[in-house]
Amino acid sequence: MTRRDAVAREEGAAGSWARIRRVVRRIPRGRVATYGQVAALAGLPGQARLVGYVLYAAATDGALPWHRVINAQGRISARGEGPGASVLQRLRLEQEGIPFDARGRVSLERWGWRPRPPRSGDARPGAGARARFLPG
DNA sequence: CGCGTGACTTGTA
DNA sequence: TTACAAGCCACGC
Repeated sequence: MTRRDAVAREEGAAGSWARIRRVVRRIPRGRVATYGQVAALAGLPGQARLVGYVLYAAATDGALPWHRVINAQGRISARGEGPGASVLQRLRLEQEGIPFDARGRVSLERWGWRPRPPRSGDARPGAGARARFLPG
C-alpha cells in the first residue's frame, strides 16, 4: 500500500499533514468546508490538492470528519475507491442535516463553515440574506 | 533531480 | 453547463 507510508509520516512528523488534520477535526457538525478553505486555515493557502491527498491517507481515521470536506463547487469529489465512499460521504452529511440539490450539490453559501464569522450584521457588503440562521 | 499522477482551485472558452 | 490549462505540494519510480 503506497499511502501507508504517507499515513505513518503524518502520524510521526508534524508538518503540513498534521496541520491539515487539525483543521479538518475542527469542522463542526452540520457544516462543510472546501479543500481550499482547509488548506488556507492550515496555513497552506492554495494547496487544496494536498488536503485531498492527506484525507485519502487519513480516511481510516474515525476521529477525522473527512466527509465534511468537499470541493469548491459544493460537490463531492470522486476517488479511486469507487462510488461507495462518495455515497457514504453524502449520507453522512445528510445525516447531519445538510441538504443536497437535484444535481448533488451543497449550498456553500448556507452550509459552508465560517470559522471566523465577520460581526453578524450588515457591516459587510453582500452579507444580507444569508448567515441569518445557524443549524444546530 | 525529473516525470507522472492526484479526494483541488481558479480563470477562460 | 462542460473542458482545458496553469499552479500548488507530496509521493513513487
